This record gives sequence, C-alpha cells and structure tokens, in this order.
Amino acid sequence: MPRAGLSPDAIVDLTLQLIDEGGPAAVTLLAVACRAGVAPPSLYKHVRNLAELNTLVSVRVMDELADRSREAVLGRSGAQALRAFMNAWRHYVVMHPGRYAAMIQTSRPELVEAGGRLVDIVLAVLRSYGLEGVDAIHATRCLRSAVHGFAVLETTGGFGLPVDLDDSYELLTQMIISGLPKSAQDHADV
Amino acid sequence: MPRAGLSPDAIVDLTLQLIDEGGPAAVTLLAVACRAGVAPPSLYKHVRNLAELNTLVSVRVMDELADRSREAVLGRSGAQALRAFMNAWRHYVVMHPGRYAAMIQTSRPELVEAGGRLVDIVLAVLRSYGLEGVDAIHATRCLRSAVHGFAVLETTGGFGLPVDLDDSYELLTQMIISGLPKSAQDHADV
DNA sequence: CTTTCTGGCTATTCGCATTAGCTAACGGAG
DNA sequence: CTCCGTTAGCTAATGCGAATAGCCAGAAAG
Repeated sequence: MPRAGLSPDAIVDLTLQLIDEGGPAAVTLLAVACRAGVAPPSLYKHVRNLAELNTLVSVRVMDELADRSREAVLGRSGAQALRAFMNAWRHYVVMHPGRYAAMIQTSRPELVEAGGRLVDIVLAVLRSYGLEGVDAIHATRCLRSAVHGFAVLETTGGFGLPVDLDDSYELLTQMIISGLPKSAQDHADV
Repeated sequence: MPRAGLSPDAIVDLTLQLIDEGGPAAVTLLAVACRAGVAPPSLYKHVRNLAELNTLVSVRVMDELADRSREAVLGRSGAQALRAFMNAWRHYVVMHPGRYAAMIQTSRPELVEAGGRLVDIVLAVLRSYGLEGVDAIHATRCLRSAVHGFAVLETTGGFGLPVDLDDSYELLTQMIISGLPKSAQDHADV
C-alpha cells in the first residue's frame, strides 16, 4: 500500500476538477477517490464526511472569488471600483459556473467567516464611496443581492429569452450605482 | 388493499407539507409514501421518479408565488405596483422559506413555462411604467435578480449581521425604482 | 532496531431510489 | 348482475452511494 500523499487541500483540488467537468452533481466520494487513486473509505482519514468536503469546497471557492474581486478593485475607488467588482464577479461566474453553484450552501460557521472576507471587500469599496456604518451594511446587502441573484439566475438557466445578457448586467450595474445614497455620489464618474 | 385516492396533485400536496416542516431535504419517497399511507413503490404509479416530483413541486410553488404577486399588483401601477410586487415576493419567501428553496432548480421545460407566467407579471407592471420591448426585458432581469438574490441570501443565512433586514429590503426597493430609465418615472410616486 | 502512529485496504451496513412482477379493487359492457 | 380489462396498490429484490469497523503495512520517532 504505497501512500498517496493526500491531504484535505489535495482532496478539495480533485473535487474542484470534478465540479469543473460535471458540475456539483458529479461530486461523489467514489469519483473523488478514483481521482486520488484510492479506495473511497480512505478519504475519511482526511475529511470527516461528504458534508465537510462540501464546506471546504465552498470556502475555497469563496476565497478564490474574493481574490479575484480584491484584485479587480485594487487601485480603484468609487463607481470605478464598483463596476470592476461587479464585472469581476460575473466574469468568475461565467467562467466557473459549477464552482459558483458549489459555493452556495446553507451557512455553517466556516462559510460565514469566508463570506465575511467577501463582504469586507464590498465594504471597502463602499467606504471609498463615502458609505459607512449601518448604511454601508444595507448597501452591501443590496449589492450582493443584485450580483448574486443575477449569477444564480444566469447559471440555473433562469434567463431564457434571446436578449443580450451583458446589456442586462450593464443596466443592473447602472441601477446599483445610481441607486446608492445621493450623498455618496461625489466620486461617481460612471 | 383499499385504494388511497392518490394523484400527482395530491402527492405534491403531501410533499409540500414535508417541505414546510423539514425543508427540501426532508423530501424522501419513503416520507411521502408514509404521509400517503402507502408503500414507496406505489408512488411510481403517479409520478415517474423523484426528479419529476421535484419539478412538479417547483412548478406548484412558482404558480403559488405568481398568484400572490398578481394579487398584490392588482389595481396598482407604476412605482406602487413595483413596491407591492417586491413586498409580496419577500413576504412569501419569509412565510415559506422551504417552499422557496424547493422552487429553485436548474431549468426544465415545465419550469421555463411556469417561470414565464411569473415574468409576465413583472412585464405587465413595467408596461404600466412605460417600459416595453427589450428595455422591459433588461429591467425585468434586474428586478428578478435583486429580488431573488435577496431571497436566496436571506433564506440561506447569507445575511449574518444584526441589522434590520426590512430596512435593507426597503433600500433595495428604492434602488430598483429609482434605477429604472428616467423616461419611465412619470408614474412614480414613491 | 523497535515501537508507534498514520494512512491505506477490505468487508460490511444502512438508507434511499428504482424495477419487476403479482394481485385486488374499481368501472364499464354485455 | 356479472365479467373483464385497466389501474393502483403490494412484496421482493437490485443497485448505488455514504459511512463504519477493524486489519495491516510502511513511515517516523526514539
């Protein structure tokens, strides 16, 4: 029995491969074990159960998305930053629909933490917009709702009509930006 | 073997009970069969398989939501109608989180049809707003994204912070209304 | 070199969806 | 009213996937 050099991280890597190829439904301990060149029960030495694996995957994806978003926002502020953030988000969703779908789970503590990192980015952007405190929370929720809602609908096939999706997203971006409290629009150069 | 008087509709009814009590995860053919006072295989006489049952449930919920929305919008127009629509939606989600979660599925033909009935309501509201054609499609998508995104985040525990959710939703409503094309704001009495 | 710990394996169990094949109840035609 | 076909239920059995138990070899630590 040669060792396979597994680890929770390595298992998540393999799981992401499966997700990219066959969507979240393709995630099976048997499938993961095959990838790892190992029998299914061996995975339990590294991961408590399937639920935990799903959580780990979700956290990984959130962090990946957070990285892309942070990167996109870097060096920008105000409306520019907001646009960049929203574009980065959708770009990720379109490029990795399976991962995005796998990210969505009912929140466990670890997910809340990873989600917090994502929220912090938005809060930073909104601060550059002049929003802070409770107002910033409300604005963040609106922004997340819009962006996430669009992403979910797009990936689940909720948008059936043959009308350009980029244009729709552009309108959504405009609506969010122009909908932020008037006092915050100083930096806006849409 | 006395007959149980089952039918696809009756099975959906029982499934909805299960969902209300234990969320979508509680839906099991065994559980449904118990409710019906019947052995699991008997269900296959009325429903092709679990996937079909899920689709039927989804359609039922969409129609229910459409009814509530239609009702809420009745006799109103413009911003009034829009507010009423958004409030009805969230009210449904808060009252029936399980059903709403069960409604979300990757789109099959039947779902597209039921979803269309929902979209038509929004389009009608937007028409009273002066929006038609492609513009109305884009606006509908934005509205759905916002509303659905908020609903999903709320029901999956995505909003962790102790800040009032009603206020956030109110802001979202404002943002949507004020974000619609200027030419369409004639009727707006926010 | 020996002891210990770790990661892998096989065998097994359990839950759930699904299929096969049997039988009894209902409902219409003679 | 009776006969017969269709329908709706049943029991039994299969298969897949998650999960547990308990064994064993090879790495690591002394």
